[in-house]
Amino acid sequence: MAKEVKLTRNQQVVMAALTDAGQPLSAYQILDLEVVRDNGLKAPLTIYRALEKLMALGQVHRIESLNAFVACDHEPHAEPAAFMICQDCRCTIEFSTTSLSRSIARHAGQHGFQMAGMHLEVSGHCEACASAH
Amino acid sequence: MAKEVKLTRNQQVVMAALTDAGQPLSAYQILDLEVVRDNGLKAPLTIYRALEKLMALGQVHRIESLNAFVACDHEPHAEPAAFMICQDCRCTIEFSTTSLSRSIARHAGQHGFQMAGMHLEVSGHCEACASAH
DNA sequence: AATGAAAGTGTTATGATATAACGGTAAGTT
DNA sequence: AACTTACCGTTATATCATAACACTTTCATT
Ligand SMILES: [Zn+2]
Ligand SMILES: [Zn+2]
Ligand SMILES: [Zn+2]
Ligand SMILES: [Zn+2]
Repeated sequence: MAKEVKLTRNQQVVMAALTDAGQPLSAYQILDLEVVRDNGLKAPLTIYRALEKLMALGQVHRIESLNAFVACDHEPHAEPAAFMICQDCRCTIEFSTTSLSRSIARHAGQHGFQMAGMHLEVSGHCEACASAH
Repeated sequence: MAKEVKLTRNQQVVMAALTDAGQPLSAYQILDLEVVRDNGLKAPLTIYRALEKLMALGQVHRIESLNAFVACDHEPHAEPAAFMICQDCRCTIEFSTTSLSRSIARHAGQHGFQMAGMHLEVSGHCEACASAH
């Protein structure tokens, strides 16, 4: 959100769908939403192209371990995002990695590796699911 | 390696293929190897079943961002593995996360999240590729 | 306003990754 | 032997993602 770049209609539709869902959706799950189909998006590629742009803008992140996409719930961030993913309810919590990514970059440097980006996905149980046994 | 569980023939073949490759391979890349086909493995599911077992044993890890699998090059580890992945030559470096995963678990706990595991994949440039401009 | 470059789109087809369902086999336990 | 568990082969199918092509929209420059 909050980035002032004019999105095309397709991009707006996909962005709205993800924001509205409040959880990760696969490209095909997005495609199957009524609100998406009713707006004329009916081919996978249409969805993927919108997602590609939205990810480039940082408004959407890809969750590798789910092959899914989620709306960013932070302001545009320079630091890479990271996620906690509940194995029970599939909810995700985005958290930022200001100090963490610095420490990882340093660690990588010790192996002669020049860090450009990272994906961190923590799996486990969210507060609600953990307390429900 | 180094874990004394008796592997089946299929599992041995897949494990050997990955160890020999020394880099991540997709299930279908494994399937296409002569040494694999010559041993009678000829269906994707055969590969996936062997991989599933090898991952459960911790002898193989999945690289989410590549949809690929790689032989573990550490002794069996309790801490989750993490990887640096070169964007140029696709080589991977496994590193362990003893202190890091503790710090991440603590961070997760502050969000009420109970960490069970994690995937950390750092992208960038390995020493060889970085020095070659 | 005309021109031209860059980005976006629709459509069709295809490629790449992963699992379901079934019945059968091998090996260990009692 | 009877039972259990893991494993296997085969076929079909589900799921995720991109290639190729022709066309349109957008917008800065002239
Ligand atoms: Zn974000
Ligand atoms: Zn949950
Ligand atoms: Zn390992
Ligand atoms: Zn490299």
